[in-house]
Parts: sequence; C-alpha cells; structure tokens
Amino acid sequence: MMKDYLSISEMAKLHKISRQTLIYYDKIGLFKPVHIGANGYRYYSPYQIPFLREICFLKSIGVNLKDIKGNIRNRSVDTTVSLLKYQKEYINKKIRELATISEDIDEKLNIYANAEYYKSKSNKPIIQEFPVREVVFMPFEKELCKRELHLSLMKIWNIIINYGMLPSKGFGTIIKKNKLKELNIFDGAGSFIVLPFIGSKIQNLITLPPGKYACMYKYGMSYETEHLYKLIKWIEENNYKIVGDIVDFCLLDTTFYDDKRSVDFCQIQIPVEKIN
Amino acid sequence: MMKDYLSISEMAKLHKISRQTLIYYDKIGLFKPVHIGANGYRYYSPYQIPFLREICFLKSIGVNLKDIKGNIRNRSVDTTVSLLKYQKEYINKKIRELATISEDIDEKLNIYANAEYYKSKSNKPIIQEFPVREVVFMPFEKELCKRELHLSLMKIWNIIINYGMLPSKGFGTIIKKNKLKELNIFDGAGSFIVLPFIGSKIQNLITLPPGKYACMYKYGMSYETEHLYKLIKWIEENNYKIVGDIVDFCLLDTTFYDDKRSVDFCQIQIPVEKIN
DNA sequence: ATTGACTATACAGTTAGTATACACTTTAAG
DNA sequence: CTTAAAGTGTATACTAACTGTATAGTCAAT
Repeated sequence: MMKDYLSISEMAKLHKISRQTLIYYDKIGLFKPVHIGANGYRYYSPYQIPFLREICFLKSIGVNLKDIKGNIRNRSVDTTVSLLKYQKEYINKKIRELATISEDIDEKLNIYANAEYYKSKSNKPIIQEFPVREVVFMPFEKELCKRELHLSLMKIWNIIINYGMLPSKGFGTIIKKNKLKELNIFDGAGSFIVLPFIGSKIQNLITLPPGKYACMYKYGMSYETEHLYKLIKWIEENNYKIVGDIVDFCLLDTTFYDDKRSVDFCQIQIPVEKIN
Repeated sequence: MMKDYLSISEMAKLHKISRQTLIYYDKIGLFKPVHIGANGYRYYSPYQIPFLREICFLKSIGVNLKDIKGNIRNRSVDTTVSLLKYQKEYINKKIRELATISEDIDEKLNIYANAEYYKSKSNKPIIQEFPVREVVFMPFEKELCKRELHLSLMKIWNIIINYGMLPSKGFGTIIKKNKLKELNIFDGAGSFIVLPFIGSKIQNLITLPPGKYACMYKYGMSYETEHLYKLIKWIEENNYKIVGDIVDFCLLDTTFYDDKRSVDFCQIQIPVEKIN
C-alpha cells in the first residue's frame, strides 16, 4: 500500500462491495481511482470515501447508476434534494402498485379456496347470498363457441388492464333472463369480469344485484346447457322464481385441466325469490 | 389465417404483448404455438388463450418466467395457491423494504433542508433543544486525521447496514467532555451515526441526552478546533456550563464541495445548563 | 409484376453487476 | 533466493426479460 492510498480490495471491503464492482464503476466512469500505479494497480484516496459512500447510499435507495453519476458530477444540495424527492415519489408509487397486487393475489386465493372447498359439492343446487357486484360486460358478437367465449373475454380483460386494474375477482358468462324461453337462449349473452371494487368509472359496466341466488357448482363450459336446465328445474320445483339474469361464474379455467377434462369448473348463480 | 388458428400478431394483440415476446416465449419453451405451418409461421389455437392469459396474469403480479413455466407445466389448485402465497409474501416484504426506504429519504431531506436553511447562519452561537437520540459510536483508533475519520465512520456505516438499517439520520464526531481540558482533546473521541429509531438492539450504542444544546453551524472538519473553542468561550461568557459530550454533527459532507472548499458543513452541539 | 403487410431468423443492446480464465505483481515464508 | 500465496490486471461470457434492428422470405391484393 503506497503512501496514504487504499488498494482496490481495501476500498471494496470498506464499502462491502466487490472488487469487480469497483472495476465496473471505473469502466463506466462512475468512480475512478485517484491514481494508477506503474504496475496498472488502482489506488484510491481516503478523500474519495465519502463519494463512494454516497454512491452506495443512493444505490441502496434504488437510484440507478446513470442518475447517480449525474448527481455526483453536478452535486449541490438543490440537485440532490430534487433527486431524492423524485426517488421518493417513484418509491411511493411502487408501494401503491405492490399493495394493489397484494390485494389482487388475495382475491385470487379466495376464488381458489372457494373452488377447492366446493369441488366435491358439484351438481347440488343450493341457495346462497351475494353482495352487490359490479362487472364489465361484453356481449358475444357471433354464435357462442369456445373461440367467441375466449375473444370476448379477452376484450374485457384488456379494458380492465387499460384502467390499471387486475382481473383477479373472477369472470364468466351472463345469460339474459328474458331469453330463457327463446330458441337461442344465448342471444344477448356475453362475458363479464368482476371489478376489484365498487364505484369504478369504466365503460360497459353493469351491476349484479345483491340477494339470494340459486347456485350449482359444475364442470362444463358456459355454452353447455345441461346443468343450467337442471338448476332451473330445481328452482321451479322448490317454489322459487327467477328474478334476474343468469351468472355462470368461472372458478377454475381450462388451464387446470389439460387432457382428461378440458372444461371450466364453474358456479351457476341465478337470482331468485320465494313464491308465496 | 388458417382454419380456427390465430396468427402470432393476433395472439399478441389480444394479450397486449409484442410479437417479439411471443417469439421469445416460444424460444424459452414457455408458450409454444400449437401448430407451425410449412412456411414456418406460428399458429395458435383459441384453446391456448387461457394459458397465455394466465401467463400474463402471473407476470403482472411479478412472478418470474421460470416459476410461471414451472406452474403452467405442473398446474393444480395446490401448486398455484402455493405459488400465489409465496408471491404475496415476497411482495409484502418488498413493500416493507420500500416503506423503510421512503422514510430514510425523508430523513435525508430533513437534514438537507436544515442545512440549506442554516447555511447563512454559520459561526453564530444559538441555543437549541434536541430530543433523545441513540447513536452507534466508535472511538478513533489512531491519531485523528482525515483518514482515521473516514475509516471509523465506515466501520459504523457497515454495522448499521448489517442490521438492515440505512444511515440516513446523520453522522459526525463526538468529543468527550472530560478531555476538553487535556492536551489531546480528541482522546476517547470517535465517530457516530444516528440510528433511525429509538430502541434498537445494536452493538456500540450510546444515548445522546435530550435537552438544551449550545449550537453553532460552521464549515470545517471535526479535527479543526477553532470553531469549537469559539463556542466554548461563548458558553462561558453567557453563564452556561457544559453538561455532556460534544457533538459535531455533519450536515453536508465533502461530496458537496469539490475544489474550493473540501470540508464538511457541520453543527457543533454542546449540551449545556444555565448557571444560577 | 409489384406493393404493402406480415412473417422468419439472427444478432446487438439494455441493467448492474458476477463468475471465470489467464497473466502479471507483490508479499511472506522457508 | 526460490517459491507459493495473495492480490491485481484485462477480457469475455453470463444473468432476466425482453426490445430493436437487419435481412430475407411469404402472402394477398392490385
């Protein structure tokens, strides 16, 4: 060690960074040794310690090396304060994003927990209460088939993502109550995705009313009507009447079933009232 | 467009990702087209839409492609729930880290705001109240000089970082009250860094008592005694007595002053009591 | 036949380094 | 004085998750 210099390893150890990192900082011009020996060795001055320390500090609060370089080269209280304020805003934005994601994951977990629990209870009609739900709805454009189902769902998916939300509260198909007696019961039907919270200002929003729903879990796609008719029959036999549009709520999509059973696991939800 | 297939651009547009990304996913084996034409063109099936959608969803909640690949290949409610739970924990940890950083930035901004405000008031003694402060202290090993100052400070810096904290609340030098009358007043002196909160369990912790401090802002390094003696003289002349160790609190380090003035901007803080 | 839209492959660049290979220097031990 | 260990140099490849660009081939319509 010459005079009062620090070797590259000493400087690295002092700041808990690697020797390679210092070589890298030298290369990109962020932090160069004050002296280079005849042997090519890098020698740092103790005077440089506060600078490298500040580089490490800015790095630890997430500032990128380019901005650090800009700050170190043109450093004043003003430039540093504005860098820190900018970084703080950026971090707070990140925190808000992550908090939203955390909530979205919870919603997804809720759906899966629900699905796991009710898997064994499929094909059995029950009465369930639901709170008010707001959904984005998009009618099918052509005759209902797997392709059409996927395409209209993706349209809504992208609308929701455009509004900065994540589709994590479930999706499915809505069949219009007043078409149940007609030849093509899927006339006017379409896909929906549940919005993460009530009160969004978003296009194609419709509200699913709160209250009693006759429900049945089932394996099958929305365009298969077997289970639907079974549930409608049960409603009639049990002195209920249908009071709103039919919801076919998808709990597990086909990604969970590759070969044997390439269908969704869904819950049909039909709003009903008791007949006196 | 053949039969019921989707071209690469259609599939990309549907999921709001780029064509290149789909080529990349093909290459890494994450998501391959169901069919490749004689011309080499990629053709996707509508049946693949839920899979790509799920890939995009997992990506949007921050899961890396490797884990997504693992999940898609071996997908069940169990594996997916455990992936989501893991991701949620990871994200919550990230949020806590970012929240700490945000607070650290605030502390730094406080120091800079303080420094900016008091720059014009240097060399004028004043009385100021301080709350209790906990700091990590490390005595100088050799005779005090710039090198020794830097090295002992870096030791503490690394201790604090090792404990997962960021040194953002300021640092400086402490001079022992009972050495003021001796030949070498820096005997027993050392560097300190203020801890971000009270109640840390950390090595080398000492407490700076709350109360009245005689203070003076000044440009200069801690090993220069001119301003210190000036302040002590003022204390004596104004009927105060020194009741604790001297704090030389660094507000702006040498990174703010390159050529003309390569010294720190500091505030000397001496705990005092009025003599009746 | 030609244009425009679309597709393919292949390679370079991005961030902030880490890891490795190979050569040279310095320091300490025997 | 020799030798081995520790330290240093450069150069290259690698990471994640793509994006951008260059060049060439394909398709449908005019």
